[in-house]
Amino acid sequence: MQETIPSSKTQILDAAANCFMNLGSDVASIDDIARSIGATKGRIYHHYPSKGSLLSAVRMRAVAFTLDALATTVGVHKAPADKLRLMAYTHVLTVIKTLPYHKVVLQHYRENVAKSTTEYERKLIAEIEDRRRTYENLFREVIDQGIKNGAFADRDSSVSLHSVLILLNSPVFWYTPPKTGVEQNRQAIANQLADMALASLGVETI
Amino acid sequence: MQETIPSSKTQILDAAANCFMNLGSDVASIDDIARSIGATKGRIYHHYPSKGSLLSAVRMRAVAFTLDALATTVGVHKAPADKLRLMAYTHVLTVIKTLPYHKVVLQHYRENVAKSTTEYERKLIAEIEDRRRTYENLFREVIDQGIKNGAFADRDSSVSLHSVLILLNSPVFWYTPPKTGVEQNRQAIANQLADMALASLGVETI
Amino acid sequence: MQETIPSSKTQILDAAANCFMNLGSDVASIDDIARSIGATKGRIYHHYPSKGSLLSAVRMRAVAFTLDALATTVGVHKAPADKLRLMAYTHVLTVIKTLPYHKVVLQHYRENVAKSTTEYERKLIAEIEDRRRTYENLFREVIDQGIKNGAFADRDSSVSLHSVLILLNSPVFWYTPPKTGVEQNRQAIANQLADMALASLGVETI
Amino acid sequence: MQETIPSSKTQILDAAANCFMNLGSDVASIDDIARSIGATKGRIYHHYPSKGSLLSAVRMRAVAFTLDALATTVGVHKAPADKLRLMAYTHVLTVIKTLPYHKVVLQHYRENVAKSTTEYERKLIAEIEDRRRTYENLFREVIDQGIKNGAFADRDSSVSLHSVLILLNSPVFWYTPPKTGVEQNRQAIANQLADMALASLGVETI
DNA sequence: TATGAATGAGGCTTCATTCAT
DNA sequence: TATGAATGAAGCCTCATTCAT
Repeated sequence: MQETIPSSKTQILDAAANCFMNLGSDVASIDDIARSIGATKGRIYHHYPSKGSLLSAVRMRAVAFTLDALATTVGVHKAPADKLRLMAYTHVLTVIKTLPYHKVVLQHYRENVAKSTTEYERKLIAEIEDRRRTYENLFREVIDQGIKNGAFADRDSSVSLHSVLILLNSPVFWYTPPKTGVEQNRQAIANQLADMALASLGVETI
Repeated sequence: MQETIPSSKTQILDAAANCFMNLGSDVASIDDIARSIGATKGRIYHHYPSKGSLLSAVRMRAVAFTLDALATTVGVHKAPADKLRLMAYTHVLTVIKTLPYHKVVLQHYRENVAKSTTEYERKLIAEIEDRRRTYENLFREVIDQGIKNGAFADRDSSVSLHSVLILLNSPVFWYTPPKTGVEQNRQAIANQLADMALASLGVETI
Repeated sequence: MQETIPSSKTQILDAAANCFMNLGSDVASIDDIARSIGATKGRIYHHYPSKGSLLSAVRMRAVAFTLDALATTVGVHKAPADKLRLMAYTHVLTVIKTLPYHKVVLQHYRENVAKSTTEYERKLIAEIEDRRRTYENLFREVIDQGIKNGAFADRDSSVSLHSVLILLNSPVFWYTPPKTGVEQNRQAIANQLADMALASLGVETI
Repeated sequence: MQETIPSSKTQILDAAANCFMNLGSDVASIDDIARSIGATKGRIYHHYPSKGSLLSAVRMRAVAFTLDALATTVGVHKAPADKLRLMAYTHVLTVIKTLPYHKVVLQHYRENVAKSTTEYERKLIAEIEDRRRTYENLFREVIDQGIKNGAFADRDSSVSLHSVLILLNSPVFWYTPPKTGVEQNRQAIANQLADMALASLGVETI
């Protein structure tokens, strides 16, 4: 879907994202994932050394999707409200397009008081966390600037940031694709959420 | 916390909520829960017939907390914006006060394509879903009314509803209690989120 | 059924026999038995110190039923064929009347390579075995005598004995009571099996 | 014993039959079975998805043994008495040769009011029951024919059938192999039981 | 006598992982 | 690359039994 010619790794990744999404990453077994693409466990273990690394790959790809999407907006010079609106719109659109990946990510907001992990996997997780923070900071900057600016309401900036991000990720919790007009529907939702996000920060819409 | 003298069942429920919150309901084992209150597995199974039923009890109690909290506001006659603000504030405050329960709930937005469930557990889940919907409808009514009213922006009402609810539940993802001034902090957050929720619906905040 | 005023012990015994019969003595739990008479485990433990002792009581009662029934025929002086016929008829009738008990007994033909047993329970089992052997010997005597006698076919006496006993117990495997005419049906079966038993030993019937 | 080179599955099956026979299928644990062939539980679960399915496989094989053995006699045209004698002899011989399997079968005459069974296992059980009935019908036909014929005594045919079958299965309850002359002993028993079975039906034994 | 709470041992089952092929 | 067999650890659950009331 995202790759024109899905490589074996991408096929596995997509399958994993779907299984993790549907069953939860703890419940979905390697066998479930393998079965969903008509393969056996062995094939998966040839590409990913462990279930944890596969999960990390899914989460990493989720961040990559959004980071890539925002790349074009990063250098743009605009007023905070305009810039944030563009970022918000882009973010929502990306999330909806690659929903399974982001659903998996949202399962993992809990502090991973992981029961046991290898050194290698802790490194993967640290990298994900690092990129996630990088991404978050793109929003933090523009929001902080807008608050300082007077463009946004003078509220606690941390709460503002997190609330906006949750709002923009919320399709993860309730989005279901319509029978027809998928693309149009996505854009409508992205627009509405971008509007609501800006409004929640005190920007007068319309 | 909620019970002055926690009964055995409530003690187990609190422990379960905490373990499920920290480790995820799939990873946390009955032994983890038992150990956290110095009990044996047997004691837990004496009160709850299965892990699934324990999880359901936690989720049900979460809904009960919010439903009880809103009970006082149900009859109130106010303009949609005022009424929603009261509801929003109350909701956030309740969620923060009983955070572990709501963290568990939010883990379960995934459609429970559960691997296998007994008839009995499906019934429990249906009851939870029923009460959750009842609760959701309290918000739906006032939001729909406000949109019709012109008090709220004329946007897709379903998206508006779900977005507001996610916003009001967002502390689940990021709240950590401060060292001091806990109560004051809670109220500040509840106020800010209520403000943001109303603003996101297009209500001019003063 | 057997007791005009079922004492508490007898009520438990009957319930146990039924549960053991239906579920198997290993699968039926004390709770199952208690529940089937609307009681709790405690009541059963007041009358029987362990599940094993309860099972033994059921098996012992089964032997007692048949032993009591044959008591009247013990002293009788008749030709082997006639005596055996009377014994056979009486045995079958008794078995059908107290079927659950005998079904339980037949579950335990396997050498009880019991996984673990207390001294006390081994004693109970020894007593049962003792009385069972006593009962078996009543048949052995008359069959041996008949073989020596020429009344019965000159075949291996041990095989003859065991085969006849299995034959006479066979209702345990297939008997189901008719809608009407229960008593008459029982007698018909007892007669037919007695006939077949004698015939199998070479006695010309009719 | 039956397979010259026992496959992994057959080895497990034989081990299961022995354990189920000795301890009872409810008491014998998967660990018991695994241990008896120096394997791990995992190995068994790799080949059989559950204990129930393993038990079903044992029972199914038991029926297969007897069904295969009688295959040669099925087309034979003989008078009922002669045909039944051949069938009886063959049956007894087969049962003694594959005793553990048949001991397991005879433990399960109880209506499996099993506590809980999966759809899959109910299907297995239905198949077993189906083949068992097929086998039983081979005997039913010849017995019915003999009764109609006048070759066998004019008694209730259902009772006659079941009694004969129990008689022919009776070694399951009492057979123990002799120190020497095993094969000869088997044949002697098969002959005696065949004789007794025919006699029990009213056939004059020479 | 009887109950309800609690224990602890043991059984079934799942599953990530490894390995020989 | 991929498969199928096998392992071992861990989790859920049952149940005989004990005990305080």
